[in-house]
Amino acid sequence: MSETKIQRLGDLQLKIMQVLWNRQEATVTEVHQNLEPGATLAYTTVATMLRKMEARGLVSHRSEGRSFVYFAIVAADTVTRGMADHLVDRLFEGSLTDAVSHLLSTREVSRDELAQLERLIANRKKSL
Amino acid sequence: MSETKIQRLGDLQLKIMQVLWNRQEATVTEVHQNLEPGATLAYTTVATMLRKMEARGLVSHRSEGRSFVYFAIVAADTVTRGMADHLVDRLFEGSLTDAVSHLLSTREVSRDELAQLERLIANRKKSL
DNA sequence: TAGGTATAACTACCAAAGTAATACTACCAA
DNA sequence: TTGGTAGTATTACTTTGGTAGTTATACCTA
Repeated sequence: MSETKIQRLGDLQLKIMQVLWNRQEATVTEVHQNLEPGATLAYTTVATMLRKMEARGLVSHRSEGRSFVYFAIVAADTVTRGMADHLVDRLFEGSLTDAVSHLLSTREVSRDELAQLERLIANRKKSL
Repeated sequence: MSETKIQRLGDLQLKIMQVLWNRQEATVTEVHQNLEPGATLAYTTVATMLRKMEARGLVSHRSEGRSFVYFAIVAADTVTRGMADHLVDRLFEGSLTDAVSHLLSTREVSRDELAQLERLIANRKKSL
């Protein structure tokens, strides 16, 4: 019931969430190192972000020795869905078909992907 | 070539763009009145926003008498695509099928919509 | 010609996201 | 027992989006 609808997450916050979703939990150092190793973010940036995210109710932590071990407290699905829905609502007035149509027409799509999509739809049809 | 990639627009900005895309051009008053008539935004809020959007290169204006007539200078498609792509990239690592799959599994979909989607895909297949 | 009204210009806030330096603290090792 | 190090805590600054009051201006009308 207490569905926290998250419709927007900044790029960094989302990336951090993704790290946490992948490994269940992680120290600041671990998150920092896992954030696309190419990027040069200061350690404190990540720490601050995690703090802010905790304040916002996205993550939480427990202490282990003198370190904090962070973990996500909102599910990947909840966030993904919230953001996707938000976009579909904003751009396509909630129309799923419009959204998919747009994606199909502006993106490269391989024969394989199309086949996969067909299967998806067939499946969905069955469960109706 | 000078494809301005717009991957993020706030809610208000997007709504304003949508008004402009719809009516080609509009004065501040017109935009203000067309922004979902229910909402009570101050006239100056809209004016300020348009100003900021002009600075950002999203819209422009010409003078007509003592009024400004604003018009979009980025196409709806460009924005829509930029935002959709951005989201697909962020949430689904660029995978179109993952994105569609997610949409299909978390949203209500009617038989009708599924049929429509099938048609879309069939069409796309032909043009491959 | 004086005053109201419409409009634009300017200024000012707030919140969220991002970024990071600096300061504090506690622990381990030499 | 002291100093480096790995952590957290604090503070701060920037940008962007959103919101709007206040001021200046110019035009139209009585």
